[in-house]
Amino acid sequence: MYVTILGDQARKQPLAALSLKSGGSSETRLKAGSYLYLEGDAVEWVFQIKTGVLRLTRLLEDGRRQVIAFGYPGDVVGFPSEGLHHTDCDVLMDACLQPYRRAMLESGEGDPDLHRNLLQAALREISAMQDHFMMLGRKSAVEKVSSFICVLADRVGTKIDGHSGMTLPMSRGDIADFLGLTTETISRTLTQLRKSKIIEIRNIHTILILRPTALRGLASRGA
Amino acid sequence: MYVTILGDQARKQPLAALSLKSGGSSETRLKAGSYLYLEGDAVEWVFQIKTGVLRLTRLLEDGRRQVIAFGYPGDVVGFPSEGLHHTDCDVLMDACLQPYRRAMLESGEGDPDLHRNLLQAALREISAMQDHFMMLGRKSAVEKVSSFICVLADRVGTKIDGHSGMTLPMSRGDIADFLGLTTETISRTLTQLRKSKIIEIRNIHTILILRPTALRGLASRGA
DNA sequence: CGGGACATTGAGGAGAATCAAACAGGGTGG
DNA sequence: CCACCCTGTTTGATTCTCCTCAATGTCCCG
Repeated sequence: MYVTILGDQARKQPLAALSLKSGGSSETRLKAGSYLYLEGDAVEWVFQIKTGVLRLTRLLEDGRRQVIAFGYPGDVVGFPSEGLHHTDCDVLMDACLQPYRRAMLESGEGDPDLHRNLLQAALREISAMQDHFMMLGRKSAVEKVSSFICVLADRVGTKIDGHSGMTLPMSRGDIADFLGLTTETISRTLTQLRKSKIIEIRNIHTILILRPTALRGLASRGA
Repeated sequence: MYVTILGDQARKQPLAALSLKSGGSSETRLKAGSYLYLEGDAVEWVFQIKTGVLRLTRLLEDGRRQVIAFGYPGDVVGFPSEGLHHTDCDVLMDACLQPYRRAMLESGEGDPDLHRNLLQAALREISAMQDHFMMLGRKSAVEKVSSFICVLADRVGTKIDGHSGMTLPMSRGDIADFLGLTTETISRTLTQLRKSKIIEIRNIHTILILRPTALRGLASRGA
């Protein structure tokens, strides 16, 4: 999942289409805290997330970290480049994954539909990443955090007490490393949104959107 | 072209492999300043760059701009998402492109080799973009600019007076919008590198690397 | 109940943005 | 051929956003 501009319908549809040929059999279940793969691993499978949340990260030698993406149901993770994984991937919330052999993506022999669907997922990934460039390169802290909440609400939001709300399985540090900020800035920005009565922080991992329009304004136009 | 960490051999190889089935016939020639496609256009072709330099950009309503990538020989541009282009693409240096029907990427009927090569190009794109996230989200101005010069030298550098050098077909503003900085910061950083005798700015569009090791140090470890 | 990890808050500082002014340098027209 | 202009670049002064460092607070789990 990337923080794209609002109204990204594309990413909502893949699950149904892709799950066609899953066969229902060999799904993978993973506990929170476990790793799916590490940078440098040879790619044998790509996975579509059925339930749960994953985290894709890249590390610099000096410890700086970038969260590349959060993986939510419908997302496909594990695309190879030169046959290798280029991120680490671990589990934030217990997950159920549908594995597909790497060959299904790369050649698709035997199942053209599945092949096409995996390819489309890769192409959507490119487009979503392009949007995220704008986020990282050109948006302020308020815009980043507001966008993040909006997108999360659109993708996995539920109604809570009449408001759109969501649970955040990731830490403030994860959000910071995803948006190119620091833990403290995430915290301060959330506090600021809370004090403006735009959001409610029910508990550390639960956020409600009280004023959606105001939040969307901040997401695209800033403070 | 993205600013990846050094030693990204992957992106150097595609030209030869991909050009296999070009047929030598229908190449596209474009003058500097012309547009290849705009955001929202339907995708009919994807292009591999044979010569020249392209610029891929995305715009925000308020005018903020992000340069998504610079397209150099070997790169493939125009990957569709939901059948549409999601960036603008124009020409910085007169270019010669090899067009491939979108269907060659998406289904590949009739030419499995070409299909696979285009797909691999898309997968390399994903990996390169992931690296660029680190750049945008976590690196300082000096690191960004130094990395940019290093990568450019690796990909399109030539020997000039015994030093590795290159010409920059893009403006300072383009570089700024690519790295998530401002024109002024690019200029200041280049001046700083020049005064440290790490680079020489022969003219506005020509840079020589005087101390490659120092530059690489700045690229990965900062000032 | 106590400990540890994570989150919040605060004070101060650094880095890059912004605003503004001088400076090329290439192209055009006189 | 030269003066001029326009655009893009460099440089300077100042501001502001976000980071850093530090302290306090909170929640979860044993």
